[in-house]
Amino acid sequence: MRPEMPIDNLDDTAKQILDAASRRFLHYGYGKTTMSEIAQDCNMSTGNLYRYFPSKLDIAEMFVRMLRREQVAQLRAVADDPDLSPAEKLRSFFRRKFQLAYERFHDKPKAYELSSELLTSRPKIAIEWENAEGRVLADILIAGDADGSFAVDSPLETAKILQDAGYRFTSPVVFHEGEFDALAAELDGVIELILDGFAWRAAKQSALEKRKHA
Amino acid sequence: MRPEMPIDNLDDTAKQILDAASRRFLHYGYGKTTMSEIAQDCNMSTGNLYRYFPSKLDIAEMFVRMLRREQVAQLRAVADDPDLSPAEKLRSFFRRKFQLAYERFHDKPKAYELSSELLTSRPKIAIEWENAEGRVLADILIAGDADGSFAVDSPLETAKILQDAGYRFTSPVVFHEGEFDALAAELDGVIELILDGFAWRAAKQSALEKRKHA
DNA sequence: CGACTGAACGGTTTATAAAGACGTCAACAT
DNA sequence: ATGTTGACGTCTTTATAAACCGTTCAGTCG
Repeated sequence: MRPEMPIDNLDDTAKQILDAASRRFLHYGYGKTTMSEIAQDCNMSTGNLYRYFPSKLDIAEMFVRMLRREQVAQLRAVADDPDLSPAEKLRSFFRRKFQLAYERFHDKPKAYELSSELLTSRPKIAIEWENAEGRVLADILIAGDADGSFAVDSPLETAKILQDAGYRFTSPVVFHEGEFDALAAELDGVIELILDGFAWRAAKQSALEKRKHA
Repeated sequence: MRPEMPIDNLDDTAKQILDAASRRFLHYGYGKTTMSEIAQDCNMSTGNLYRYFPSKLDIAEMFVRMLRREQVAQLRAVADDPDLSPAEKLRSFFRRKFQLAYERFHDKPKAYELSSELLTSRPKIAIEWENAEGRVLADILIAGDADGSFAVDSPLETAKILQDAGYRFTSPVVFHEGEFDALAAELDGVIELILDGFAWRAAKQSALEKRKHA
């Protein structure tokens, strides 16, 4: 297996390993599952695991990558939904992202723990994911710019700014109590303010263009 | 000493204890300073410390409260600066807050560690501080509403929303590298967007009032 | 020769015992 | 009566040894 980790050109044996490992990761956590347990589940020796994955952490990375890809796909579905206006897409994007973060933390604590451990060992992956989400967000912004509801100079930079503004609702630090509803309301407040900001910019720009035409 | 912890009606002896403890906390950290060390610094017995503070953690709380009060005072100074427009106050508020968070984390790691330990043991204090900052922020919003540059229905709720939007720049999770400048630029981007949002709301409201007058 | 094994190695976690720290209190001092 | 002490109980932290785990690789099997 090469370090680039192509995500789905997997040997059958590799899939079997990934599957067995995933089950144990989710049930017992990363730290509590051992390579020999994974090997036993697959009826093979520990040494053979290393013919398919360079290390235990790489198995976890592959697994978390799959989870994450599913989440980005959900966000992409929002961005591509033809029934939604750009403003509605922005709202839905962040609500969905918030909900995903909350569920991951609340309903699948082991999956959350797994992500954390992976990201402390391999911080670059977090950036990679942020960028992937940023590209989806940028596409929403581009759509909004095209139909005149937003005015966006640099979609990628603006996307980063929006990600910053929504950071609190994706970071799990806050999920201590049953604060879901209160937080969701605050998230809506942030989004409305941002949408008003875009509205202002769009109005300014259209005024400028009118002047040009005159 | 009563549990309410009045913040500055301190006995001379209590001040001496607080001072000695603070020095050790800052230099060695909370965990590595012992009650008997503090007592020795004050030429007294450990038992006597408990006549002035109910516990070691309460000494730390008092100390961190002082640090924090100083920070809130700095933010209050921004809000009260007569030379700044409301929009400039908002910018300065968040820039100052960001800078304070960064300095605390970067230049005084032990003070940061102390805050963390205190807040995990006494989470309510974090809320108390958020509210204190929120009141300062609300005053800026009220000033902006008064002079027509913002339009703010509920200053305290809106302040909470702004605090959420700025969360990333106050949370120390992000300060890993020399990202200060990049983050500061992103913070400016968030603030500009928010200010545009307020501008839009102010414009809408003033249009509404013109219609009423007509 | 390619697929696989499992014992062996170095580093880390766990289990257990010793040491230490927080907080109390009966006694002392002034 | 007020202010202080310092040894003591209980719980936590540290130190040390044993067990374990991730990883490697010489060697087996087909």
